[in-house]
Amino acid sequence: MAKDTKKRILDAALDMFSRNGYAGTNMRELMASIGYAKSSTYRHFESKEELWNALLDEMIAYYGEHFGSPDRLPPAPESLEELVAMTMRMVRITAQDETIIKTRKVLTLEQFRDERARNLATKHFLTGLTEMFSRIFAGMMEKGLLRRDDPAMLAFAYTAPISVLIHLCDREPDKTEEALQQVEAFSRHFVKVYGKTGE
Amino acid sequence: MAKDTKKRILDAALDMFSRNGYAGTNMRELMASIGYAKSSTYRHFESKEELWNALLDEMIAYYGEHFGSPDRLPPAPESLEELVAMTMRMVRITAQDETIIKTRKVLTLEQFRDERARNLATKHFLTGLTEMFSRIFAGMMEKGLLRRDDPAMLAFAYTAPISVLIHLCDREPDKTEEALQQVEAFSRHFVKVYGKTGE
DNA sequence: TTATGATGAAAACGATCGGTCACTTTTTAT
DNA sequence: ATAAAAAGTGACCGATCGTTTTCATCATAA
Repeated sequence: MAKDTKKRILDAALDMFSRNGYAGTNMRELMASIGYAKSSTYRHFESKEELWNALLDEMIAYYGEHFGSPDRLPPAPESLEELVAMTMRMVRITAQDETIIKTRKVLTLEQFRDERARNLATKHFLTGLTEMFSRIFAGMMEKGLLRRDDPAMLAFAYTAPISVLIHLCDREPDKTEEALQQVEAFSRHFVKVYGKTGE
Repeated sequence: MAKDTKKRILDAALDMFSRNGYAGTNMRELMASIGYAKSSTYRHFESKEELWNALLDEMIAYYGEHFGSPDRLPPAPESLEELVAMTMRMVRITAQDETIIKTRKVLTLEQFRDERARNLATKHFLTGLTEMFSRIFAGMMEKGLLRRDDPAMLAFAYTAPISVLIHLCDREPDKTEEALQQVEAFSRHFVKVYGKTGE
């Protein structure tokens, strides 16, 4: 069916664009990877550029559905140990899920060329995480779990190092396990510095 | 002279590769940007790929000269305020120097394709900064300026957020001033949390 | 069953890519 | 001054790019 093929082409595009970039990808290879002739592309997309835009649409929609709205917040941690656990759960998914990895890599490669990729990259790598943890930390401060401070600053101090380590996983997949351990070590360091152990 | 032209080609390559990536750059445009015919490229470089490798050589050598050796360490801060000032001096340079910006962008774009670019990227974005500040923080702890802790962990917690903000400057140059202010705010937050104000 | 629209592939299109070659101009060395 | 070497250019090469055209195949609906 048409819908299926379209989706398969988009998947192949995400894969190839994330490895070779938009300019470094040619349609023949892309279509061959899913068993089609390159000319068949144009039954589903007007051009390579339109395929790129459709892929971006998909990535933007996916982000909106999964990370976009505040009601998608994970349950607020009830203890410092839970914060570490929740963080590790989230980071493991985001650092090891193939689709999410490819999405980040595409955004990394095309952020300087495409404005929508640039905006989504900033959300993925910075603002999305800090906004999410701002809310979480504000809640934890109210519960007396965290030292009272600017939640946004604490969220930035917490998520930015994690973001750097996720980038490291994308760049050097061999070091993923090592990086995840470093995330956990950093998370524990963070709660040691900012946490309050009961009233 | 030959040396001059070779250098001019390398400069043009850094500029174009940083904007369009290796695959997205064509030799005619590159050479035209410095007033040569594309065929003249091959008087100085065997191929586009060899030009790329020569550019990488240059970037690696530049990094080694400026950030590579421990004796290139800036003078250890004598106070917390000096740490903030020194940080801002360094970050302003690294976030606003055109050549350094272009170098980071090239490494960002080619990190998944080229192993040497990948290794240099990790130095630029993570290990170089943390190693440098590990030494600085160890010195400051001995002087009683910083709370005693693992210098490497503190250096990571300090430099990673700054690295994220530098990436933001590369991605969205319009926000450079804003990002620099955020670096300063974060730096002050850091010394507030980890600093000791005299014995 | 047959008409129809959607889906696929093969061949070919013009454009552009990196690279070569024959030739001229400029620089350098003697 | 002059020979040799280096640097630069325009024309051209084969390969490959994204895309179009033409035609075959398939599912579906009348």
